[in-house]
Amino acid sequence: MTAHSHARRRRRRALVPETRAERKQRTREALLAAALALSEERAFSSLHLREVTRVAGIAPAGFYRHFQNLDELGLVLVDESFRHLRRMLRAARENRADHADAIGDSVAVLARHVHEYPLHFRFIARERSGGVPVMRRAIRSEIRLFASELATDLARFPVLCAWSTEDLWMLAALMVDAMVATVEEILDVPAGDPVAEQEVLRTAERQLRLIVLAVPQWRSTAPAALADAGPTEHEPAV
Amino acid sequence: MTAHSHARRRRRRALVPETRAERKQRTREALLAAALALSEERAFSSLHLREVTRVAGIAPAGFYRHFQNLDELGLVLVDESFRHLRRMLRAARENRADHADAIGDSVAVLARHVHEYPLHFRFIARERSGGVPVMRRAIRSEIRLFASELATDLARFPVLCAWSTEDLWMLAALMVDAMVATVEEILDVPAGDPVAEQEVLRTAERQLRLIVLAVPQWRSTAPAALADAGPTEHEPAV
DNA sequence: TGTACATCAGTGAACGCGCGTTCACTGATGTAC
DNA sequence: TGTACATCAGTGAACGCGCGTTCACTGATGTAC
Repeated sequence: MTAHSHARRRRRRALVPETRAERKQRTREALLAAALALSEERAFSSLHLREVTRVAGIAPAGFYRHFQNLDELGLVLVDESFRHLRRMLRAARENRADHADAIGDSVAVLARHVHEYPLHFRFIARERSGGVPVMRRAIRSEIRLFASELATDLARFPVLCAWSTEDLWMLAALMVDAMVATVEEILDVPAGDPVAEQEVLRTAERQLRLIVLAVPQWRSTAPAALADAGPTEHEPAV
Repeated sequence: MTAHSHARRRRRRALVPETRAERKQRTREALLAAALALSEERAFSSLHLREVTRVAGIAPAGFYRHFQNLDELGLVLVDESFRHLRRMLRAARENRADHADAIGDSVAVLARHVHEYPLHFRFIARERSGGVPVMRRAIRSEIRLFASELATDLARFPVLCAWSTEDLWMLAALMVDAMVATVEEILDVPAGDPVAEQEVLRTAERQLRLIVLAVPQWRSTAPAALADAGPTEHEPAV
């Protein structure tokens, strides 16, 4: 009999279903969850180590078995939050293949994921501009990556495949900005007010539809090679 | 001789040009400036009272002659920052009357004011999503006020005067979101990199121009009374 | 004008407290034989 | 299988420190006459 199966049998007998490694992992997750919960109301940089361990239910000294300091934990939270965000984008992209209403579906997917992981989204929204420089930079580079992926996706549409890289970027950044603003508004809706939230989502959808309406107008008469002067002549008198 | 002119003459004689009230005001401003400077790198909620008084150059106890606590000081900073923002909007609005290129001028005015008061803009950008709830709410309501003023301005343009209030709001919010994102990007440009900043401003301008291009397309064939279903038929296949 | 008194912005010492970090420890889990 | 030993996640006490707040104070500024 191997040591491994021996340990397994012993654990089953004693009704303690976790190995030491599993238990350590659970404590680590408790620390991450505690910090995430605490940074729902205040900036991450204002959290105290003892506060985090208190909520996680371990002694302060135990923290150091998992992280060197709070900043290290914070960067793990950034990674973890963006795993959820990336999963959301993948879902939105798969949806897009199935249906005609890409915009409506994307906004719905966004709302669903914000509700599924509110703390992660709140954390990113907060620390995106509020965090210490290292965290802010980590978040911003992830968001820029999103915009760049969206630009690649957009390039596949017939109306857009002739656009320059710079124009695609500009368009993708505008859409991402609108979605970031929407996430923050969803998070600000008072809990349990589905009417206000529907309002927010409806506005987001209409904003995206408005942007899309401009796409065929952009440089439509100016050949790409001469387009540097911009589309001034198509502008209404605003 | 009045007591007032007496004090003035005495001050002039002793080369101490400040009354007690003026000196107090200066200290108050030093406290505000210290807190503003400290919250450039970290969240306001992570500042310490002693830290602020240290930078301001007074004893910790002196703080209480001016504010009850740091939160009160923070709300004054919000007010002060928005005074600058409102001044900017007024400047942008006056410019608009003079020139044809409203978009280019507005973006230029924005950039100029961000450079004039970088700490105030940074403070608002940070605390807009990162602050404690009371501060966040104060900032968001100010920004909503801006969007509403912009909507009123937009309503004066001939292409827009037939739009519903809701549509004007949606358009104004989209523009404000894009400008908020632009401010954050300007603040993130490494100091003294005018090329990178020009890039940011150029993108912002093009985004606004793109949005404006969509305006005549929006509901152009659907009468306002029947327009609730939205502009689906005008959408390109994106 | 000068004098006597009032005001009050800012001081400096003191307080109790919770902080981050260290350390030797405990005892359950895991390993070797 | 049982036994003897190793590992190491988490503990609890201790540390020095800076925190926010209080208080009686000081002395320049302001006021009354």
